[in-house]
Amino acid sequence: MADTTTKERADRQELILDAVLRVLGEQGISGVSIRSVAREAGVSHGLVGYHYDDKVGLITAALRRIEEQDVGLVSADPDLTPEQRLRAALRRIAAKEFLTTDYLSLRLQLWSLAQADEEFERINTEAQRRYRRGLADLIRAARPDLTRAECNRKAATINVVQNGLWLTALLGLDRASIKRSVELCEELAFA
Amino acid sequence: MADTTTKERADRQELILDAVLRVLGEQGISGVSIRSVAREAGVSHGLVGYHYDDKVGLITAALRRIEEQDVGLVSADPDLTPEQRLRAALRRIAAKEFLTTDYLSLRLQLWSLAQADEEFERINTEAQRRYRRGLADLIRAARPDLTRAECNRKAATINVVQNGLWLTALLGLDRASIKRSVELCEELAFA
DNA sequence: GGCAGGACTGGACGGGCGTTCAAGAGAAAT
DNA sequence: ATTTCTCTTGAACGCCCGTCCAGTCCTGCC
Repeated sequence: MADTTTKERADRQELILDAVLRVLGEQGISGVSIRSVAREAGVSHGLVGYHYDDKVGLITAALRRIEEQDVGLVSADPDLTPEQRLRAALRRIAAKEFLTTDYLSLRLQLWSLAQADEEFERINTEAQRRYRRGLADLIRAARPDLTRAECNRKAATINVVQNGLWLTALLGLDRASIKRSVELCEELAFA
Repeated sequence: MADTTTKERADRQELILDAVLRVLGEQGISGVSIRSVAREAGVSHGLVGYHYDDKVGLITAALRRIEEQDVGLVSADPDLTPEQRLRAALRRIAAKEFLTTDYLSLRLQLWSLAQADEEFERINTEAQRRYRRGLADLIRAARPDLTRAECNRKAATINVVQNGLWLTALLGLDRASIKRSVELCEELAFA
């Protein structure tokens, strides 16, 4: 029992943030309350108030947590050529782990949240900007013949299709259409 | 004052539904309560309960109301040729009245809502299906050389780009990128 | 052992919520 | 004039919420 306490001690905050994202994805923001999160995480509601200033602080912390995951989407595998890296990044957004309802639903809730609160909007806009920048860099490396402005334009257009892919996937897009959309992204990048 | 009462009497329900959509777009679902809607509409909260069974019934009614608007998006102007009709429909989604933050934010909240509640999901899925069907019909009329299956495929892909266009516009997409995305839709339809 | 301090609990408080309902206002029918 | 009906109000109920805080547990340090 002693090691359980020790192990869980440090993980209590992680447990809470996990619970926030889980409840957010499943029930939307109106299902997220300090008390419901505490119940989901299996801790007292007082502890949530102890670790995070208030409700906004709690959600902000959860947002920053999922943000880290996003950066990985355009991270490059050093073993690949620039072209392979770009293709891998373009295909990664249609990978199994991201096309789950859980993940997409959470994403949608984050976008939705950003519209209702300025602090959340700031976080979201910055994450989006960072992703677009990473994508443009990948294109630039794979297509040295293009100017930076052209790469930025391509990245913006591809980002539109990708966002549409995620959103529409959530609304029930079939696998074949998803595959076609990914191919469209590759065409946009390489043609 | 007598006519005011008479006029407003019949419009009281409209007033309430307008208020729901306004609050939903501005503050998200967590800002929508029977009482906040009543305040926004300038009526007593008891009246909202009188006209609508409960909170879910109220939001459902508001959803059905905005749904009517959507059907108009693929409605055809009889004076145009099939090709012109299709182009008009494709360009309409980037029209000023739809690219406002208010409208897009509301749209996003509807999508978000659909993830959190089954009844809302049903309404949303049907609306989406109806739109895709209308788009496929427009393509079929403009491109008689294509099979119905090909038209459906094209409609699905275009729908992805359009959804992405709306979503990304909300997150701060520049006008030039929007124009490029609309052009992409036209290319997809006609090439 | 004693103690300081961080982690954690659960009760208490005031407030907003959804829902219900008795009461009233006004128009139409009798 | 009285009745009947629909529309409308605001008070009342119990519930869950966010926040605060006194108290408890555990660990590391002297």
